[in-house]
Amino acid sequence: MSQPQIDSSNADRRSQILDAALVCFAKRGFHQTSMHDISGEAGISVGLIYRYFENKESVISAMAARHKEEIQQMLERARQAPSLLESLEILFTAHCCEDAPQVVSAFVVDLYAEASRNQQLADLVRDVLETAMDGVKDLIARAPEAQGTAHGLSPNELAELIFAVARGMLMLDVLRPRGMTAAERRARQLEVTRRLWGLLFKKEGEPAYA
Amino acid sequence: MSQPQIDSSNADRRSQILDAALVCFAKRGFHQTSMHDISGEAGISVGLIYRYFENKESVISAMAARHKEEIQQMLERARQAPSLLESLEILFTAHCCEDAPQVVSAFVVDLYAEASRNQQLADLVRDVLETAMDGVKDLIARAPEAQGTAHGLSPNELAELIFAVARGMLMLDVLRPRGMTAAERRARQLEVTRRLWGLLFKKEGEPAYA
DNA sequence: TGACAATGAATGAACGTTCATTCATCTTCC
DNA sequence: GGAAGATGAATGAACGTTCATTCATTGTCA
Repeated sequence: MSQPQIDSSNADRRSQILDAALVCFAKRGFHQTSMHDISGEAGISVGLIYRYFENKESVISAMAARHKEEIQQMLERARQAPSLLESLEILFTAHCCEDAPQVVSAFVVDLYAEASRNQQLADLVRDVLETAMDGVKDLIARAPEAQGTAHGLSPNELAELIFAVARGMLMLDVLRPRGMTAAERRARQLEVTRRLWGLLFKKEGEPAYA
Repeated sequence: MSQPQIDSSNADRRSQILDAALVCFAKRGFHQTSMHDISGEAGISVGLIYRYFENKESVISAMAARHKEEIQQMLERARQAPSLLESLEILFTAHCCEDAPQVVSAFVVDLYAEASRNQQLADLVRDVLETAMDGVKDLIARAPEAQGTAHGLSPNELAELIFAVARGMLMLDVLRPRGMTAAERRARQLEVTRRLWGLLFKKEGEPAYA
């Protein structure tokens, strides 16, 4: 009972709290972040968090839900890209935000770690993944570049490979030196993206080096 | 001061404690696992853990170190496999241990999550990764199957792709339904392994479906 | 308009609990 | 006897959560 409502008047405060939580979670992880850490980062009192979220668990859930929305927006951008390669580039560099490199990667890896113990979270993450994969499958099915280049692989099989590489690169991102800039991370991601694209979609007749 | 020594008399107890810690960590994660949880799982007292490990942090480090050894053993097995495909199959199914499916995956994802905040751990994980990649690069360079099939990609670039897919599949494993058996997980892994192998190493002349 | 009442967002000290760590004590084995 | 192995109650710090209290804002009425 008494779960705080989400309406437009609440939305700003909730966002403010979630923004702060993202920074803290990326810095310390879910369970090493205290509610005092979040309130400090957000510049508000501890008690106020409980006016907007039932408990710490529901802050984590809300972060996951917001992540879902962000993935959907990223997918929309990918859909509007003029070529399949550019769609993939968006998919592979979505987490390289300029202001806070590594924050998103660290959060997502933590999210998967948490999902391995929290069924509800696992369902949400799986749902996000399936939605995103459906979107990419569709992109592949419609892309003229992908016609006759798929090595006998279905759009589904191709999407599975693409997402495996994307997740794997995200995991690698958390190991990168702390000083590495967003631009450098982006460059590494693009390199692998193009390599994968060449492998999956380049016409067989084309030369290996072009 | 007073860091417990590691010698043969200690080794068994240490292993016992680490075995218990692995189960607990996979079940609850590093920071939700208490020292009492570990002692309970190991069937010993709390205090005894501190005879063999300086503190909780060093239990985590020791687990990471043991993970490094296990990866090296896996690599050795992969090296002895009769074909490149079989080497990759070993690489991709190493975590599918019969007795405790998902335990290893959950632990490794947690390890990466932790590495994103712990520089020392990140260095160790990066080192493991580089060693393993060097091994696979070498396997590729020596494999007759890989000659003339690499699509212009170097062994290093191929290894990067292979490890990205492997990490990505490991991440996916933690999302799989809890009831999924080790055999089923293994089957999914093998499916992707063969798909990737076909993509990277199958002769261009060969038919897509074989 | 101005005095007063009502509201509810915001605060932060306090509470009960959990946890990592310590250490006095007991057991084992030579 | 005594050295090393093992125990688990005790400790104190840190945590999530609660709630009495404050106070700027809004509504009411003469």
